[in-house]
Amino acid sequence: MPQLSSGGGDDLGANDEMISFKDEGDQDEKIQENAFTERDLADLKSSLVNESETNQSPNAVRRGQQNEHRGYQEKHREHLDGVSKHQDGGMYKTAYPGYPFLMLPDPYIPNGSMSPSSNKVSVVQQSHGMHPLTSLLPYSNDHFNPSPPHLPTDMSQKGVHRPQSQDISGFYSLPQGGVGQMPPSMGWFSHSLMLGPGMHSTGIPHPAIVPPSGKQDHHDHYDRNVYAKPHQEPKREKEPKKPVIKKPLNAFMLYMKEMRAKVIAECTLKESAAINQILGRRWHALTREEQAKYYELARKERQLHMQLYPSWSARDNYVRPGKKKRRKREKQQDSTTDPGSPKKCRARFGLNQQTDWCGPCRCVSLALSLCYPSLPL
DNA sequence: TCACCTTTGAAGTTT
DNA sequence: AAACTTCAAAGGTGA
Repeated sequence: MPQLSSGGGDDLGANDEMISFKDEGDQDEKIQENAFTERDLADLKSSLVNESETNQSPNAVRRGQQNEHRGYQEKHREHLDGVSKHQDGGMYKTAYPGYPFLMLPDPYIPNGSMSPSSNKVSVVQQSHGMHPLTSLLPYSNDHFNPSPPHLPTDMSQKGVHRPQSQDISGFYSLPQGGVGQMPPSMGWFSHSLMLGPGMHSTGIPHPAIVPPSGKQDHHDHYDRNVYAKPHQEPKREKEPKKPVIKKPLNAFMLYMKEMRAKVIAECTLKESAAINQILGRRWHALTREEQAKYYELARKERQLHMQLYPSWSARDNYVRPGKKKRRKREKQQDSTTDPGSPKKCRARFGLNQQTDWCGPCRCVSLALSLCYPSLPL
């Protein structure tokens, strides 16, 4: 990505194009230097949205799918056909041949859930001539067979073993219990009895489905602590809760997933807050074409998500509005007197959220300053 | 164990 | 309709 090295030793890259940081010195001048303006970007987003709505109205799709009680196989096949047609002549035909399966990462099959470690591994591996979103597709291209093996076309062939090209247990810790105990060779086949917390009702695993424990980061603990000791969780077995279907990722989230490892490798940062600040700046530094890739991918993510879970709504994962706000407000009440956290530290030193150059506490700015010493403190 | 941090964008809710 | 709020990912940190 050419924008990553803007020259002059400024390895921040996006530092010159911090569009959102309007309070920083010569920002106006820098904005003018940008290849695209916010207005352009807004137009782009608008056009992408319009295209999406023109092609397939989400509401119409949802309604249509809710009304039509077709089998998933048929729907998914149609979707794949549609995507394939859509991609004809488009950049994804060449750049992202396997995209339609973006939300169907087969490595999730062994344990039926998404593990952050899987992402970590895949991201690190992305440098071998794979397409830019390999990090989002933590599985081999073999998994993008034109006749997707995860479609239960051969459901009747129970016991048919798929050659295991690699020992995926090395990449994805196989839990000792539940579906995780199934041999990797059985991973492709979604027998109804194998359905686990990360499995769609159709038998198709989906990273959007997570155990009811909540957030993904907590899900990691769930994997390690709960799955590792299944016999110690009788309550969970007695009361199996409905798996949580997560929101589809937006363009920026997709970008972050892909680029996080790069940033970590470049500056040895691990704090996500700091990484995300950098990624946010780099996101603004992308050209409209580069961003368009992610907007398009995000659009397809949403479409696929809609097809997989037609009755799902973002409201399903929505905490009652105001609840969190009140929690935050309560926490902020003592933020000006009690030092210790980045927020409190910012309050003490009068720093704003964007610049956040704060040294006295171990906040993200400290990590940033270590990584980019050329930036002002 | 879990909320927080931090980012952008989508989608939901409130005004 | 506009403004506001929540949630997606990530992993270290602190309560």
